[in-house]
Amino acid sequence: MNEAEFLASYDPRAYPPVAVTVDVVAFTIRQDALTVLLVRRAGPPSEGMWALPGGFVREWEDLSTAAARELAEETGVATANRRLHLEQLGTYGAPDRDPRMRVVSVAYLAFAPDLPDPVSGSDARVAAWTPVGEVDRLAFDHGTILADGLDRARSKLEYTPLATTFVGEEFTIAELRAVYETVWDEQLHAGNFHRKVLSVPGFVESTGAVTERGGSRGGPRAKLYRAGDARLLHPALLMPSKEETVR
Amino acid sequence: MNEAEFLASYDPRAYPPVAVTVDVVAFTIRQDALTVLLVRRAGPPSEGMWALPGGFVREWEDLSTAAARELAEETGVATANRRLHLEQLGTYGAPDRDPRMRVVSVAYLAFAPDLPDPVSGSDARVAAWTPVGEVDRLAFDHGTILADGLDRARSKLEYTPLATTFVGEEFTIAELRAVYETVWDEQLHAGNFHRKVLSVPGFVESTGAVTERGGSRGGPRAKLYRAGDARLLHPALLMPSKEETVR
DNA sequence: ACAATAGTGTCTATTAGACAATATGCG
DNA sequence: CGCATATTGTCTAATAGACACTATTGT
Repeated sequence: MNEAEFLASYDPRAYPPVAVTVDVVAFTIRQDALTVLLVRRAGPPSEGMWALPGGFVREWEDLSTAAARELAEETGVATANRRLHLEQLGTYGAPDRDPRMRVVSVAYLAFAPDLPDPVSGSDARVAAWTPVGEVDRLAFDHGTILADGLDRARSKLEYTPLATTFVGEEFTIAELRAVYETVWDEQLHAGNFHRKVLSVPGFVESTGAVTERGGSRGGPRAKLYRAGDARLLHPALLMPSKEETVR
Repeated sequence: MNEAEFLASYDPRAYPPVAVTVDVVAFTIRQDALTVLLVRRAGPPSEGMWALPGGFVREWEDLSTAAARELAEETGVATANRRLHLEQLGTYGAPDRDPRMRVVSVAYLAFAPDLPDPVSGSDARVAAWTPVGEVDRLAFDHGTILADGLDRARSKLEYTPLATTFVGEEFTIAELRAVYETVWDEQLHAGNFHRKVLSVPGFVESTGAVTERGGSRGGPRAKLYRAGDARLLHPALLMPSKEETVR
């Protein structure tokens, strides 16, 4: 039997049925809070519970394409949005994680600057941005996925410039610091943070411009920066409270 | 329709057929070379080509269980082996990555101390440890998966104590240094490495014993250590040539 | 004796972080 | 004017890395 004959005689149905889905942990910052996109399940199982947006991977669709599509269906964010970061988070496939059948879910992590309010999906699901601190119980194992995504986001800020994907095209150092403080849930020293960011090659580059006005409560106009070309931060910006988590 | 009725009426066959497999990138160090476990494909597609060990996930099997099983089938390494590290690497699901059907593969990364020579699997596949530098073309997208696994391994040595999973229960600092030099493919300064390893809390702990004999070409007997309880290295051991890879 | 290696000491440049100082602009 | 904020300066402790030195052991 040559390879062509083998493929012709191959029966995909001989294997146990498995469904592959993508779920998206989409983070954005709204009103100084880290928020995640959740949808309320419109049908069984777990009808009415909050869950991560996601769905089945279509027949000729790549995994990352499916994740971008699911996110776009809920938010209207174009896949081509340059400021949208999408990366694979992990795959969850415990045999009993979905009561319907064997479902293996590939989770993706998305970062974006303040996104528009969600639009209702084609299947009339309700979607909402929810501060991560207020998230209660989620359907399936989505609580675990969200926790893993949060861990990933927190550590990615340390050694990659992904914080810039949470702010606009042009931003001030203070806005960037607010991203770190929000995601890490820690106060950072303004002066030291400022100098450190500027000392990392390729993290940010100056636009030459300054903000139109000073802060709402006074202060000088801040210089504006845009994201640089570094893909890794060296040296890294480490979380202050790291020693405790080491063991 | 309540949830029980919904599940009873649910037809898993309504979704496009997808197969889920696991593939394992298993690294060990043999004769001062980083080697990866490869199998020669016994049947189509890509008959005769080298590939990563792997196979279909069974019906009631967890993903990590499947990876451990596939590894055990090729090497005889018991899953319970305390010194075996297994972590999820990523999931590869391009629609055309397997000509038979839609196959989504969850890749796992395994580290272990010098493992025994592979045993022939139940399906009489040939398996062999191959130095990563000598790996030629692999079947499917396994070349990409191997490259990703290598990247992951190299950076994991920086901030986790995983190097200890490549050596025996008790080891010398020089043996640990050899792991770093092999995986990073860089010469490290013996004295500075020594001091730095000992300065990281929880990385290694002394056993109080020393080696039976000095080095084969002379030198004093080295103190023996075992892995400590740290799960993250702080401060990290950074690769010397990092600046170049930043952009 | 000789060479190789383990482990330690020393010095310098860099970095993290605490704290202070200055200048700007809103109310 | 008074206060909050942006930005820069200064100082200290910790760290990375280069280099040197001593002690030990196999050949």
